[in-house]
Amino acid sequence: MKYWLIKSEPEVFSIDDLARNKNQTTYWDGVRNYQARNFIRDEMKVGDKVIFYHSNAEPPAAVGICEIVKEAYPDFSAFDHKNDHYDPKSKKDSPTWFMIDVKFVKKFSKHVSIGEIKANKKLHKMNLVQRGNRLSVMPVTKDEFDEIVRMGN
DNA sequence: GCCAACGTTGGC
DNA sequence: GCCAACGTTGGC
Repeated sequence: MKYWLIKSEPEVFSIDDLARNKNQTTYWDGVRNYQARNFIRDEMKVGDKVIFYHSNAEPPAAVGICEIVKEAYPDFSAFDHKNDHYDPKSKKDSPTWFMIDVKFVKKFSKHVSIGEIKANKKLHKMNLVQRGNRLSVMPVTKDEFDEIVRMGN
């Protein structure tokens, strides 16, 4: 089993939105970065655990856990020219972009802010706190995952 | 709202 | 294939 972190702006889609969704599940559309796409397409498996992170929040923070319930399939938002994430390069017979489905698991009782993550030596290597990192989907180690869960409880 | 750090685009 | 210009992300 692998561990991941995904970012979402709470103004756009928060963990509460996920918890309220039908079956507490959503498709994770709109990823338009090749490195993130490769993680989604090639490595994310059903049952993998995922930290849900609020970016552009006050403060930005890890806020809970979800899990992957459906593996990669074509991101249909890329085919819809009315969609903000429309990408004419992605064709239905050879899609460029993929998405997975994630299901709500739990909210942390306490948000784990980026400041706390940066202050924790065990988390220094995380992609999230590396300079200039902008990946919206990134792997985390089991130790990092467990540490953030511990901080959130 | 600013802007650093990226990734992408497109002219050459 | 280089690289300047541009657009985006996301912390602050």
